[in-house]
Amino acid sequence: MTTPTKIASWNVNSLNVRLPHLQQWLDAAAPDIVGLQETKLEDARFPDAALAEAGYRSVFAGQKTYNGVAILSRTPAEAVQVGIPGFEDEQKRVIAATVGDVRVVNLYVVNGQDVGTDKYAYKLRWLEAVQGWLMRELLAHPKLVVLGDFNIAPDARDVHDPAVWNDDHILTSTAERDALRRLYDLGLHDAYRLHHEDGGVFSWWDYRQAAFRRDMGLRIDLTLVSEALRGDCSGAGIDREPRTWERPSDHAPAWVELAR
DNA sequence: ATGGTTGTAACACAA
Repeated sequence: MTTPTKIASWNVNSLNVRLPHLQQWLDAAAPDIVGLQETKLEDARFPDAALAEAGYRSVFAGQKTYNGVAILSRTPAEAVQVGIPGFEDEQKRVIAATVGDVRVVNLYVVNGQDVGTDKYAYKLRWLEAVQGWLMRELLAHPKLVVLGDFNIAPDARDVHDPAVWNDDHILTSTAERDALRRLYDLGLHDAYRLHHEDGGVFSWWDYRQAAFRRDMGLRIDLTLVSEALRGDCSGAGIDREPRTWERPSDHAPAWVELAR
């Protein structure tokens, strides 16, 4: 009997502001691997020493003000890849690394602002590039975990109000969901859905309109596991608690467990 | 439907 490997994803919306929350949550949840998004820190300012004190090594790719991703792990991360190979992008949205026998791809998917905008077009182009890359990545690394802030709610169960969050709305539009489906078609499975058929469980709540208090959320923070890992995936969930803390991120951490 | 809030930074922009 071995302890499962716990792998989590959390959009912290500024690691500078949220470091105390991250430390508290690492202590309580004891994940083995964590993908962070929206660190909003240049690499020189990344708090790797503080995280080492908590027992985690860090690899990271950041920039000032926007974006920024990192992978924390208890054991060393190897073969670190920043960005999507062959896709020019100034925005730091992607970091991948091998931890133990698992390849971890951490994505901060483009938000897209509104359907029909330039940013929406960039989101769809970006997702197409991710799809091509993951197809190749799976050949090299069959044991693949793709996690992150996907900025796409997979289906109507993953939104508080499907009438508002419909086929024409950002984060739920047909083209965005089609792009996500093409990742599923590579043999990647939404780990949460492997264990839960229920709806109404969310990972993100807008800061506005008291959305968290009213549980007006979306499930947009996902962990996809490859076919080779599907049978090992023993559980998945979302920790709502950090969203109740003072001055929280607008996202809650999502996690999966892999029997190793 | 528009505006609501947060973070960074700088009085706008992205989410």
